[in-house]
Amino acid sequence: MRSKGLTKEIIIAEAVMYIEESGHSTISLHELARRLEVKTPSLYNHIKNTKDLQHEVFRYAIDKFVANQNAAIAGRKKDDAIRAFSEAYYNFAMENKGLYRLIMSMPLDNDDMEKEMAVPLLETVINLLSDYGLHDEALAHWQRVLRAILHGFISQEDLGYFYYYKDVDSKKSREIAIQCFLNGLHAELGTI
Amino acid sequence: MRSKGLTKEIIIAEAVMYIEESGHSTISLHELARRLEVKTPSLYNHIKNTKDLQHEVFRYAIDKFVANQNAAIAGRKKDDAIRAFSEAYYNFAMENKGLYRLIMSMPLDNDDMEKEMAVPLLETVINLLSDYGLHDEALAHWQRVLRAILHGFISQEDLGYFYYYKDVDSKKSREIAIQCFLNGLHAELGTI
DNA sequence: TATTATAACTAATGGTATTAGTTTATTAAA
DNA sequence: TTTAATAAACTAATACCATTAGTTATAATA
Repeated sequence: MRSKGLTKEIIIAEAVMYIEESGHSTISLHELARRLEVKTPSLYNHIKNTKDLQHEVFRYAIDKFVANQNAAIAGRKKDDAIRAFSEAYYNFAMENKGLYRLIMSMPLDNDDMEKEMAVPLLETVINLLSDYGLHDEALAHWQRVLRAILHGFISQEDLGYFYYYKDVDSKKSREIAIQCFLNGLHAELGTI
Repeated sequence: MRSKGLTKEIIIAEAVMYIEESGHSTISLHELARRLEVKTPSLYNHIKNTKDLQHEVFRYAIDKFVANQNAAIAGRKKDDAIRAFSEAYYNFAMENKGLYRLIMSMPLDNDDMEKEMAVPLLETVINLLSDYGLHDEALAHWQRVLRAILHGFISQEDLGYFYYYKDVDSKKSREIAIQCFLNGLHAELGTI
């Protein structure tokens, strides 16, 4: 019973499709096999294990996220770029919950390959801040601050921690945070 | 074969012990039963299901976190209190990874009881900012900003996103972020 | 044409949550 | 004191989940 024409690419594409549609960050091999109309163990002819599959979807998610960010900041500089970036970042996370959750649930501890894959995601912010002519250490700090704010907001909202003042506009909260960040960054520049 | 003296409290205590020791945010009923020297289904005489157990551990985690925060800000006001709070928040998350991860992986969407349980966690920050005499809407915004920064930093560091500039002190990054927040807050007060 | 590699399969193991039904000791009632 | 009810353990079973071992059929190659 050879060859229904299954390939690693088809498996990844189906997993991505499920994750994008459902908002879940994972898919079981059982469910994946069902959709592809094969038996679960057949998938192992193409992938090593679930971790392997997760890596492939992670790669896809990073690519899509980075492309989205680059499009958002094209032709922009400094504060304008940061504001556009922040908005794009938030919108991507909300419109691609599964992919964003996957990215933010991948611990890069052990695996050097995972770290490699995540680099472009860090570079977008570093690139963004390099317009300001900060020295290396300041760049490292402020890049962390921006990432923390952006992810922190999404994480809290996603978890449901914004229900408490649910009538208060969450977009305005984010704008306040970004303005706060920009003011801090400008103050930092004044000290150089 | 009645009564090895198992109670809901003992089960919760064992789950908490495992979560605190391992750093994982969950424990399987299988593992829990093994530790308590009973068979897995026996646990159902005391708990409803895993969600029920998770709620109980969540309640414990919130209590411990809030108590830690209150101790940290006792006798402090304004900026001093915010700095002490931020440091305590970070230290708690690092020293209680399992409990912190549990708190930050509990989606409060559907369940009103979960929302209730999480309220004290929001109130600590609101309480902290109430020293400044902000009006309600500003309080709601700035409370979100502080939460986002605090959690965002921990989340990014925990995930491994700080390896990129691993020689740059992460404590200094956090201090910059908090100073940035305080400056923003003071600027807000200037506009009232 | 015979061989080999591959891509599917079945069967099995072990971990996970959960439910149904059984046993038994203790507690409460008769 | 005997009896009945209850509660806390149990076994057995179902249903997912990942993974491995071993089987089979077919397509490509020697």
